[in-house]
Amino acid sequence: MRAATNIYKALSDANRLRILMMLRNKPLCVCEIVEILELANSTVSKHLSILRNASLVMDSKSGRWVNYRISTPGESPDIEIVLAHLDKILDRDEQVASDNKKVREVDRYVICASPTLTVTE
Amino acid sequence: MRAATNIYKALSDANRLRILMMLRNKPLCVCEIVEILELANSTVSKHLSILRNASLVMDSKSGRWVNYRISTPGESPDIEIVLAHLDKILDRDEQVASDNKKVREVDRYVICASPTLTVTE
DNA sequence: ATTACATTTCGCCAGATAACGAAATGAGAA
DNA sequence: TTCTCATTTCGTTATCTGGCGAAATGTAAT
Repeated sequence: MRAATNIYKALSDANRLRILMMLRNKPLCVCEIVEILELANSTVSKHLSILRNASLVMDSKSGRWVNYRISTPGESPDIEIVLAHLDKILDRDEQVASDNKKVREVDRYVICASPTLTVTE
Repeated sequence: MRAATNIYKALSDANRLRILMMLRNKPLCVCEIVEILELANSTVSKHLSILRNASLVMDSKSGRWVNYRISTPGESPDIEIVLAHLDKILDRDEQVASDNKKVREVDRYVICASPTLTVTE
């Protein structure tokens, strides 16, 4: 029962749904999500830990960055049905469309200043 | 987006999940749900209004009683996918099993004292 | 070693939520 | 009408949640 409510609690915040839908495009690091949601990084980090705790997303380190991605069906028994529902319910959501556009445009090498990984310089 | 979070907020409370699973057996009146959840009727009424607000359940009057039931797919575009997920995630939940047992045993004519409808007397 | 910086953790505050009992509502019984 | 009683609404309280900034953490650059 706790596991069930945990998942729905994780899904019951608009910013967390935005994060999930953003991650459907591609993995993102925290600073990219911060840029798009326009929230404090401590707030975004908290949201991500809630999503991770519900096994909806996974994280992996890459230099100083932490990349977040949607869990695979093997990692989360719920992810497929949850994403299917989100796709259906947020099909024509303007906020999601706008976020997706920004995800495509955002460039972590511009937003964040990690020198080591600034391949473009 | 609001509609989406509303549904997940409705699902993010253990007592509301218990109510939904109980209603999968058959429609129930408020006093029957109160009996099984062991909460104040004002609390149960509030939970039911949240579920109704999310279009997950519907109510109809019957004498002094108000019967609640799971919405049909026509009434809620989300109900089928939600129930499928709940069935999966709460498959072996002991609380749900215990509640289902009580739902089968509970008798509104014993719990509530509505004289008009006390057919058994 | 020291600095730089992405991320997380901590402490705090404002608003939301779940619980209760009491009062209000509404429909049938007397 | 007046009473009864299932249900809802109201008012209150304790707890949870989401937000922020500051401090802590960890890793890479200098």
